[in-house]
Amino acid sequence: MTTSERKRRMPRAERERQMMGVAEEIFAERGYAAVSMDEIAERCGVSKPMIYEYFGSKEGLLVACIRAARADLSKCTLEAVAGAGSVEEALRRGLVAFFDFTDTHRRSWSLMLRNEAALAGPVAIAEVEEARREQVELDITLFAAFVPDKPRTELEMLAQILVGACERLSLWYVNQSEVTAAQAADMLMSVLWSGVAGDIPPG
Amino acid sequence: MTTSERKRRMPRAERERQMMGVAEEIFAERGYAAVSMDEIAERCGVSKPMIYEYFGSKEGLLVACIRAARADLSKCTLEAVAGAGSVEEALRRGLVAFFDFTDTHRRSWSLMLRNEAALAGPVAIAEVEEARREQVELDITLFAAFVPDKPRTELEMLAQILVGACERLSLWYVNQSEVTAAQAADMLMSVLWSGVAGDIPPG
DNA sequence: GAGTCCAGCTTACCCGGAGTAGGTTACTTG
DNA sequence: CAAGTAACCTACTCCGGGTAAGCTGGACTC
Repeated sequence: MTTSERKRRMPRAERERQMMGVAEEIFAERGYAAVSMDEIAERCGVSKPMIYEYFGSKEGLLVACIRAARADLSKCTLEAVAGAGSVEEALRRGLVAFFDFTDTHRRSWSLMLRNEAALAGPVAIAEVEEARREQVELDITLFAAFVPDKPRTELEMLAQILVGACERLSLWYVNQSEVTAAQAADMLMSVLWSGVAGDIPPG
Repeated sequence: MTTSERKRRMPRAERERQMMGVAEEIFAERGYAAVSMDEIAERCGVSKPMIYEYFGSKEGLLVACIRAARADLSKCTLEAVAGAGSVEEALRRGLVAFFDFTDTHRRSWSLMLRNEAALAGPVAIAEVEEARREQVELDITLFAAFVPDKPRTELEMLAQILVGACERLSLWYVNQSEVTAAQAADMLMSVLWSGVAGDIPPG
């Protein structure tokens, strides 16, 4: 970040990445509504119309950020699941990867969860919902292998339960210093495996 | 709603209720960001400064609506739980009451869940979070009676898991015609009781 | 029934931030 | 070097949250 670097022209792809980086940071920190496009532009060392040129609208920028963050998350969990030998192991690895992600990429996670409800336009909402859907589909696939006799509707319900539990749990545990990602994953795993009365297995 | 009725002066409490009713309806329908204060004022047959007089800001109005809706929900679930003979029954009754509420009071529910993330001001966020906290506390109490040997931290995690699962599940199932509130409650009950492999008990 | 008080109400404005029209600059390519 | 175009800018419009300042009608006193 040399001073001479700061006002150089950039090719579109690079500028887009920069804009999304800046946006992700301050959207996650202060919330979508509290951030102005002028501020984002200024921090990029560029004027406002450039952002509109590349992202169309403030909502468009947020959607792009959320989709990118979701893609990262999906990539992490998918990779973790891919290396597993059994279905149970896949589930556990997926959970650990998820909580690790929410712990190490707090900005991205806060961006996704705290701002997706700030969207108003139906198209934007649909696009974000579509990005979230990947998560649900992965869980359905896992459950389908885990309990093959259940009908699709029940698998879908199980997946929704899991996704909701993951989200709330991670929102809660980022403020708790004494709980680790692995513990959260274990807790959830134990509930899924044998209900609330089940013991937490050793890490 | 006679024509002569429409422009009468109202005492503050009554006007506040009317404003919150109007706001709840259109916030839930179109989302916080897409609704203007002028529109709310017009629908109330009153001018904008009146709303500011009573609620301070647009956020203040939303917070008031969310808190009222949360209070309704809390009342329903608490009443349902109160009449139970065993802890297990309390849990089941609470779940059924919850899903019934989200099904029959869709406006209130949509208001709470879809708009709480639209808040930007820290005080507003804290107030809403406080309202949600009641739900978590109830669940902790139930789990504490259910699995008395577990430490507080684990009970808290279980409660977060349950709340998250309830929220996601209800968000999903309001769009599904073939799933009833009772089925959703049963599904969740079965998972909590014996994990994902457990059968759904007969209604 | 004239005076006064104040809760409920209004008009008319400010201002910040989303979004845009139209023009300028510098890099590439023949 | 001329031409073309991708990156960029200045200078606006307009909408919506929020406010200042004043009006009104009914309740309550004397």
